[in-house]
Amino acid sequence: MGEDARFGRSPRSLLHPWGVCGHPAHMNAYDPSAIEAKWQAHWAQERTFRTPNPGDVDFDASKPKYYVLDMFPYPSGSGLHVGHPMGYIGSDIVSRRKRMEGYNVLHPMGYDAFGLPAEQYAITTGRHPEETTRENIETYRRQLQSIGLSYDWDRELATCDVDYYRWTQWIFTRLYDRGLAYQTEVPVWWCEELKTVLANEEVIDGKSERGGHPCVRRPLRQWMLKITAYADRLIDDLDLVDWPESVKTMQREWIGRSEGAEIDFQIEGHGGDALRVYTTRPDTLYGATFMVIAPEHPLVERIASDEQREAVAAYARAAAAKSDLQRSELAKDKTGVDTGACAINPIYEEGDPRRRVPIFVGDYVLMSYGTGAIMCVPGHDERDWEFAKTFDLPIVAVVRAEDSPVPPADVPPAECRAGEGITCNSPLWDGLPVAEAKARAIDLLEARGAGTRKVNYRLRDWLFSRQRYWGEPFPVLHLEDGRHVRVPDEALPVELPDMEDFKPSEDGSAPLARATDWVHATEPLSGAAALRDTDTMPGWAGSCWYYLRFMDPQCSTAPLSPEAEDYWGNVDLYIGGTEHAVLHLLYARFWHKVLFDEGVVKTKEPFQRLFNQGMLTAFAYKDSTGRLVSADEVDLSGEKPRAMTSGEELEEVIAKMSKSLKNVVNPDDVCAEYGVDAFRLYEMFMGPLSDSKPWNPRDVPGSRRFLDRFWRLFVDLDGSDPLRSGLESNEEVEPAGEVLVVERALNQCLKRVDDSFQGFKFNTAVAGFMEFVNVASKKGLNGSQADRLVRAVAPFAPHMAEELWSRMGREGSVAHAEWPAVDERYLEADEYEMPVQILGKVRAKVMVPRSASREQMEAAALGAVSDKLEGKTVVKTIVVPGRLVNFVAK
RNA sequence: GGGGAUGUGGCGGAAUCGGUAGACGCAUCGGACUUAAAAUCCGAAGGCCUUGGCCGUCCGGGUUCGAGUCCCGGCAUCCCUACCA
Repeated sequence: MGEDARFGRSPRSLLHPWGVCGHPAHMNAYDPSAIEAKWQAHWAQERTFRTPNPGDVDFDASKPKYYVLDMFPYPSGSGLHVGHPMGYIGSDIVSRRKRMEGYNVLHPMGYDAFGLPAEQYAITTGRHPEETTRENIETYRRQLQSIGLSYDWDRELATCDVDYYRWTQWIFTRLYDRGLAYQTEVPVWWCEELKTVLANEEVIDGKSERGGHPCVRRPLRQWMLKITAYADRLIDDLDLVDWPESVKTMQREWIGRSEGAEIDFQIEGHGGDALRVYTTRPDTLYGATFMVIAPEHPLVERIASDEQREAVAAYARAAAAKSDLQRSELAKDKTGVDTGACAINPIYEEGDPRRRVPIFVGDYVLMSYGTGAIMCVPGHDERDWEFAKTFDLPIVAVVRAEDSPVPPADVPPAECRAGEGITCNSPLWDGLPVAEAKARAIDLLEARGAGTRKVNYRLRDWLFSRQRYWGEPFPVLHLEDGRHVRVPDEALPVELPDMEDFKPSEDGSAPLARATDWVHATEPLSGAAALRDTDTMPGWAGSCWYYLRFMDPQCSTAPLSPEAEDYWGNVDLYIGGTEHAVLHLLYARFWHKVLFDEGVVKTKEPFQRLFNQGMLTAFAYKDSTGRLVSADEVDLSGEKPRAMTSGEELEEVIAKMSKSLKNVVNPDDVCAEYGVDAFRLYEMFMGPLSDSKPWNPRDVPGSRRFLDRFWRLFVDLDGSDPLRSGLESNEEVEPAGEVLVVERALNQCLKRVDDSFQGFKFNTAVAGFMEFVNVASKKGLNGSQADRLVRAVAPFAPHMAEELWSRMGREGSVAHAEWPAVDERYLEADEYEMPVQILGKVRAKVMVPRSASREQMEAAALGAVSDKLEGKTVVKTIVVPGRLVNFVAK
């Protein structure tokens, strides 16, 4: 321990006169907090990022448009963590560059503010969701603004604003008018513990997402949206859109279109009763040796034989107690019971013993897909194979591999053969490949009236109602005679009534049902008494069309004006996480297509290009007992992380940032310590935007150090001038000598920055800036170079760029300056270090002119490795112009 | 079980068409400045062996003058999905 121990930590600053008052060491030092506050206030006051709309006096229709949208956040009580702004910073960089390139950039932000978490939070704290939501929005806005994101704040919206959800309701009425919204009795998740109905997405493995309480299915009358009517368009139009292939695949699979046939099997001894099945393999009809129907199938009770009736009923009861998920949990174990009934396979002639097939009830068949009954071809379907093996049922091979002999029909095959092949043991289409046999089989069945071509979808209609308070009320009135009508446009919005007690009811009925004054209404057209619908829309509703409202957020006559829609079109770039790959994006596309049919929009797809940012992870720390240690109680100063309190060495694990892992990092803290620009830069420097990567607090100071060096290029810390001399003028001069070296470095930097936008690899842009600053720190830079550098860095570190721009005496915001162009002439030096290889291995390096001919390159190379070629014969010489020379020598 | 993504130093990552692997940064080490420290600046550094080599981009094959990059086979990790007939 040295002398300084006497001073301790805090009195040390007394030695420095400027340390006493807490000001930076020099007036000229880089002081991010001062700069950032100054420019954020300036942007707000000048409305720098306001985007004029068609019709505004300052709107310039000659400029091309570019619409960059972030997936807006759900304003939770805990505020933003450093993962959220990752995509926002990326989209901000794109927006700022596009603006500098002369585009009218639409870059808005809002809040997905209706929904269950807010309501749940309100219930646990005893406060009204309106109040807590507004508070959370304040926090989010403050945090977003503090990051210097260039949103047009005049367009800010929240889905719970009356002026917004009025139009959500308006769109619902259009769905209603088109017959796309209907009510029906469907089983919904009920959680006894929470006394409430839960949405599918809130139930995981039969337990509530919050609290892990068991849930059961209950039938309830619900609003449904007929998204299945748009299934084909939702698949086909994926071709129009520039999205990651993985997301398109997920959507296609979610919709799950399949082509096949519905086939009727008469039931023996039941007169007209037929069992209708759906199959994608009508070509295997000759191999159908039994049937399985879902336990909920309406025919179950009727067809069961007397001997089997009790067993079948018991099985159906047991299945009802299980959820879909519980049923599939033990994926491989097939269960079922023989109903005792027999069906007639319509492909076999009368008198053929193979005509009669037994009917089983089994829960691997789902009532909710197809017809709830299947024909089973154990020879060519894995699941049927397992069932047949379990119950010792006959198996017939009716498809063979192309190069194998026809298997005998009376000997069960050794293994199941799903997929392609050549049909066999199938008299009416024997020898045809599977695809042709399918078509043939369907034609024959149709001719006989025993079946028909049919397309099925895995996608189900969208369960669109919640028995909850915090959502958009349905603009629907129920009349005394049982009919319902939608509320006319003039009577919109149907405002959510203010309720003291908004908790869900014990019996699962909607909280709005208790707002009796609100519920009792009159039908505007007839004046008849009516009751308001008391369900509310799910959280997804508001996010289905917010991107449209941003185009014209104040419009009071329509969701958006035709003029605004005409100009802005659709979203050019949509950035967000993969978690919305299916639901949100599918629902929004569905609504967009309805609005297209309605004439409200002229584009077929809402989001032209989609980009998914990667997930931000973080280190979490565990002690020897496996207990999690909060990240702010970990001492990282040494080589190994240690607990601050005990000094114990800790294990470091990488995990998603979450409260439960105690590894959440708040952007406010990072910005306060290192500055906003350093925070932005670090987030981009970590790696490609699409990659998942861990937040490493130890790396953040590096970005700040870079900004300090950048600043010092422009500002002399020891002087008092706002700018180093010679940097005010941006006059172009012919570069020579050292200036030429810097000019080349600058153009290489600008090129890298340009290229980094391809694929959102802003990490390489930051590296490019760092390399240039390293060069310029040694060799200096002139006014013209300084000018271009500041403009190029503006999208990345906008506050510092504005400050330097103003110190250079430029008029207006750098945000509206011109994006600096790369001058190709300076991209390459006259000479370069050429590697010389022998047998593909680098053996020497030699300086050659960039423009050297093949002969010159070869001669220079030969000179460099002549000693190493002694005693060897050069068999071949490969010369790659501008690259290298390789001698193949033996 | 199915689908997708990823795999490069101690760490995050770079490498446009197959052409010098490890840019840039972090951490580390050394030096300068300092009474000292911090900060800053300068420099070193993939691994192994005696200068010169050898080995190195998850593993095993292949194509090529030349492979992180292309082809075949395998392993690991992460994400999504779950009997859809």
